[in-house]
Amino acid sequence: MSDSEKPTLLVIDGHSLAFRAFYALPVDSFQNREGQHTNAIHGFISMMLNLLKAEKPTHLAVAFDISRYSFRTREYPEYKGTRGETPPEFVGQVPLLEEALKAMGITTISKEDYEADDILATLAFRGSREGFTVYVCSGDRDAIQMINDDVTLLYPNARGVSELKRYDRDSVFERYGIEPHQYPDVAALVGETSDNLIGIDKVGEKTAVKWINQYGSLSGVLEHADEIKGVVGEKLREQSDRAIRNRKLNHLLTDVDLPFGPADLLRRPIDVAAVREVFDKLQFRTLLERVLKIAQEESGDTETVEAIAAPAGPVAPPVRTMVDEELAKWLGTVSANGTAPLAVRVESLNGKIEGFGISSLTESAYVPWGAHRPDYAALEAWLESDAPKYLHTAKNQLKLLASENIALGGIAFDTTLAAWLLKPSSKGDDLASQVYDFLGDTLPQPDPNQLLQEAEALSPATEAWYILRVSEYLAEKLEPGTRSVLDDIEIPLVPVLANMELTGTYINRDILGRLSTELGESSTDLAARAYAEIGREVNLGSPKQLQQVLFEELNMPKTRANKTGYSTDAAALADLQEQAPHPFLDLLLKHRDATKLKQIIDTVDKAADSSSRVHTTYDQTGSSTGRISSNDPNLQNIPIRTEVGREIRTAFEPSPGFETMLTADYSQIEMRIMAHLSGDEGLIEAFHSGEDLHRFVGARIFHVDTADVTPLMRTKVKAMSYGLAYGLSAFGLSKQLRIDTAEAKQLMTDYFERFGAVREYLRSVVVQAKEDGYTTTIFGRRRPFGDLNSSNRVLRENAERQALNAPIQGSAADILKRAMLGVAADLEPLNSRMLLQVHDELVLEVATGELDAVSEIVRKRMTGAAELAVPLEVQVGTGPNWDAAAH
DNA sequence: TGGGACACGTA
DNA sequence: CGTACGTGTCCCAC
Repeated sequence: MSDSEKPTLLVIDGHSLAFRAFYALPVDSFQNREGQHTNAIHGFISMMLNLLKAEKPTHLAVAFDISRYSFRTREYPEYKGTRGETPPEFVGQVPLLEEALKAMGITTISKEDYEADDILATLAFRGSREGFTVYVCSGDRDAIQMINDDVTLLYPNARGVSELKRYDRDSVFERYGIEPHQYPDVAALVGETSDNLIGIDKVGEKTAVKWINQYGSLSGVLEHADEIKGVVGEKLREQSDRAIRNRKLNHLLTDVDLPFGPADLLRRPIDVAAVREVFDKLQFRTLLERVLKIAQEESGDTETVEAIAAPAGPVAPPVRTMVDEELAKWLGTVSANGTAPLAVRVESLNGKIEGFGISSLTESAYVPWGAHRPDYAALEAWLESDAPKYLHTAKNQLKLLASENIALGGIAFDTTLAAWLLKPSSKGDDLASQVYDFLGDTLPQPDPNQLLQEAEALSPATEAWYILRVSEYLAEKLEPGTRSVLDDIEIPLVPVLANMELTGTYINRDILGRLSTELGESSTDLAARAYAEIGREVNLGSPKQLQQVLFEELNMPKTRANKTGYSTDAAALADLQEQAPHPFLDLLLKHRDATKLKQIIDTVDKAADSSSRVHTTYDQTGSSTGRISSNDPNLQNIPIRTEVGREIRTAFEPSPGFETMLTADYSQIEMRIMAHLSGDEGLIEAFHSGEDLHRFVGARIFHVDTADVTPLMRTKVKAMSYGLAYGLSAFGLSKQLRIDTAEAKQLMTDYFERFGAVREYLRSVVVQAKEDGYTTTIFGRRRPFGDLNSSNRVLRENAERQALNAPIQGSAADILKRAMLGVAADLEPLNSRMLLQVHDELVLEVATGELDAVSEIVRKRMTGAAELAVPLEVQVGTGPNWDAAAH
């Protein structure tokens, strides 16, 4: 039989190759929509497809280990003992890989008590005898022993699995200077670190190869051990039992009783439908195409394969363009009671509405909205009605409609918010990404660099249809708790936030202009004086240049290291000022302060519209905890801590015609939530006592009367209390309070002595999160965590702190959101309005004559936003500007 | 022009 | 070796 007629058998060590792939490909870049990691599966299948193409095996099998225990570990428990914990991100991928292989018609084999390599060796041995050309693919060097004239080893190189090195008899000889069957003898002498097999001391590869060549085999070497001179000879004689043990363990069995022989491994046809299902789940698009191509080539039946491979999903209905009466009539039918919900997509260009797409699952309509629109009363009425509408990024759509004086009503679903609630670490993503991620369809994307678009843009009507389908997918995924957060909090909040953004906040630009000028002059002056101190001009805004000045020219002691050298942040400069006082440091800090404030002022000022109103944009999906963020400009980080900083807030005034500003903030909401969630009796009592919290806690911890709590005691207690919710360590506490770690530790011990339930609670949050994979707020908002069981300590401990904080910060966010809904509802008949939300604070402007009513509304709605084991306390203040109102 | 790193403002 | 954010600047890579 000539070689070309011989059948070809390919056997692969599934575990070792998948593991190589796992480390070769970035784990974060390969995840499906469920968050399942897929990098090892992807790498493995990609490698295997390459092999199928290159070697064209007629027979194929993949062997897997069942566990890390085998007859070898029973014989020698330390075997492979140095291997660390298998990363959890890898573990879950193996069953999915097996599933994918099964769909591809590939036999997988594993056997209790044996390693995959024994299975490989058995198959290679039998294949060689039964007339096969055999390829063994394994990442284990012991596989070298299988090589003979019929058996070739494919071994992954350091770069992962994309390239496999071929080892046959010749290349083994070239590389090691021995025959393949002698390799285990060499390895037994040298040892194998990765298997935790220690070899003979002082014996490396060169020595071992020399001996084996001289005496033929390990037993030959041991027989002649007496003849070997020097220290190595001595070691060999002393430690020969090691070599004997190693040789026993690295011998691969060639007689394992298997359910399949080589001839049984004839490749079966690819089950195209099954492959599509598995690969869809894994979201492997290119790999799917590669497999399908192979399936077509092998079956020669292109049509059937394509038909089965085509996405089985529904097809978008044709788009009908409608206006006037036809539109009115259609809307009447399609939005009647009992019919399916409709999705709406507003088409816009440069902030102006161009048209609407409206879709049920079976019909799609496009409504142009140009200069010519004789009769859209029915459309407008429907948009403003409570008729349920599904949208993508409802807030933006609502704002677009507001520009045409249409008040969108009936928001029933928002795919952006729903997707974010399921995966709050991501943004909700644009529609095309959602369609791709959740449905697997690729929408034509306009290329902003292309003047003439290649792909015709999708009709808004079809986009609307996709919104419905994405909604169906997401609605399915939302468990009841998350669904209630969506329905009862996030969706109702959409119009509230939209109104706050549209309203904007009036700012007194004269004040900002004056402050900016003052700070500009001040920073110029400070810079000049700083230059004088060091005898030259530097860019004070460049950390790099500052490092040069401080650590090279002024030879100051090194501060905390960062990626680019040593830190020059405020804390580091304060330390330097203590250790090596220099007037430059103080001037630099003051200059930073002045330029930072000026920067904030100028940013706010530039954002003002022609009526001196600043319209921030709230990002409802901006955080992982449930908070909203503010941007363009960010009005949630306007300074308050310093005198000059606060002056900025004096520029935030009531709009012309309004009476006063009103601020309302929760006092210690996070500590109250901790008291509630932990059920700690001491903490609950503190909040019922009416005493200042930190004073109360301080008295308990330091065993003094509340009256005798000193300011220093109170500061320490306050830092401790606040730090709790962030997972603060004794080290961090000591650093913040500038006390030694022993004292910080003692403080924590004393704290938990009196408020033990708090510690218990914080612990239980992490334990529960590890078990469930997510945390939950009081109102059912979930935050998933992937790293809580990570083998990487830094990742794991970061995740633990985040998990411990999430229910607290998240519940606080929920509570203020609920309060906003209540306030917005009650303000409906009034003219006063909500302007800003700053995590635990609301800022409103009060219309003339409404102060008492508004104060009452805000107080009632905020304190009543949640029923906790402790009262929610709200501080309400009023004044001619934001700063004054805060007192 | 884009993006990482740094610094710093808020709760 | 404390959670959650956004923005401006510098500076280097493309």
